[in-house]
Amino acid sequence: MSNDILRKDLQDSGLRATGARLAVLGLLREAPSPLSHGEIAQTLEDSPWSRATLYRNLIDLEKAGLVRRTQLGEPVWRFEDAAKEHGVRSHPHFLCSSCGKMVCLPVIELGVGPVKGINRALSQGRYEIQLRGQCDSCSSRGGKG
Amino acid sequence: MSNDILRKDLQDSGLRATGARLAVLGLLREAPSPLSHGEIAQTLEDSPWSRATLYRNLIDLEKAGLVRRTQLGEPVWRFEDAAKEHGVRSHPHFLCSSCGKMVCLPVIELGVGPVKGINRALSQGRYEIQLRGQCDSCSSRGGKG
DNA sequence: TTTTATAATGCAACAGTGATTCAATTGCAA
DNA sequence: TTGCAATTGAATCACTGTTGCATTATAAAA
Repeated sequence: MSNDILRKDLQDSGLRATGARLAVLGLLREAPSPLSHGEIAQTLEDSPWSRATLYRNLIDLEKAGLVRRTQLGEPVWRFEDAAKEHGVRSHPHFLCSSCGKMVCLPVIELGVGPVKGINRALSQGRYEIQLRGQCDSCSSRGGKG
Repeated sequence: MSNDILRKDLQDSGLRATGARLAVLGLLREAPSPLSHGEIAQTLEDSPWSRATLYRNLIDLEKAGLVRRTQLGEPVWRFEDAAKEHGVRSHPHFLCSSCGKMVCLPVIELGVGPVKGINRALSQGRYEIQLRGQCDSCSSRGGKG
């Protein structure tokens, strides 16, 4: 990705084309999958930019529409009675991204074919399924979906 | 749930039956879905036990096999180029619970029937699908699956 | 090229969750 | 009842995310 293209895209979006932004946007454009702030900071650890700057640049890029930001799940551990028929792995859960409410779902058979690097988990069914979105009451009250 | 049963189950598992453990285990046995440490601490905020004690009790209960512990997601935000064909919602991801590696999966049609409270998201397809388990290299190196 | 307004940066600090250390206290078995 | 190991609270640290403020750099105007 040419620096000139990155620079133009930044300026077209109303952002100044600073070194940190060129680096961060260039990195995300070359990445095969979404990156976390920590991974980006580690990749650029020899660069002159602080973690705070990289973090703010990611937020700036998101506000400018150049980057998408998602949290895959929720950042806390959950505990449940081990005797419950209803192990976390035994059926999928829907998690509301707004209020954190958790809803149990009926069992779903996925049938995902082989995928390089995770065939063991897939073939043995050793994984949890989680759906994430807004529950009805949160989407009624508005807010981003 | 009788306190005597809780007490016996704790002691059978090799744990002392302290007030905090009776309260935490009783709470989890009555809960309809998994609870987070924060939710438990909030429910018991008028109790004499500190957050650290409740937290350690949850870990103790898990080690004793009385409780199951899962993190439904990951504690970081991820960013990706907005221009990527490949929005986080456009296809499912597999997330390794050990090393954090993310793998993109082929599109899956779920066909979940109506579920009370989340019908809007389900019918409109407004949700992300995430699978969570151990990738092949992590399960080769051992460790809990 | 120089100037200038202001956007961007680094440093420092705070919040929330998770985790641990250590001295004081408690449970419970002898 | 006693004694010791298990448990507890307070404090503290790590990590991610976030913000305030003084300084610096960008990009446009002169």
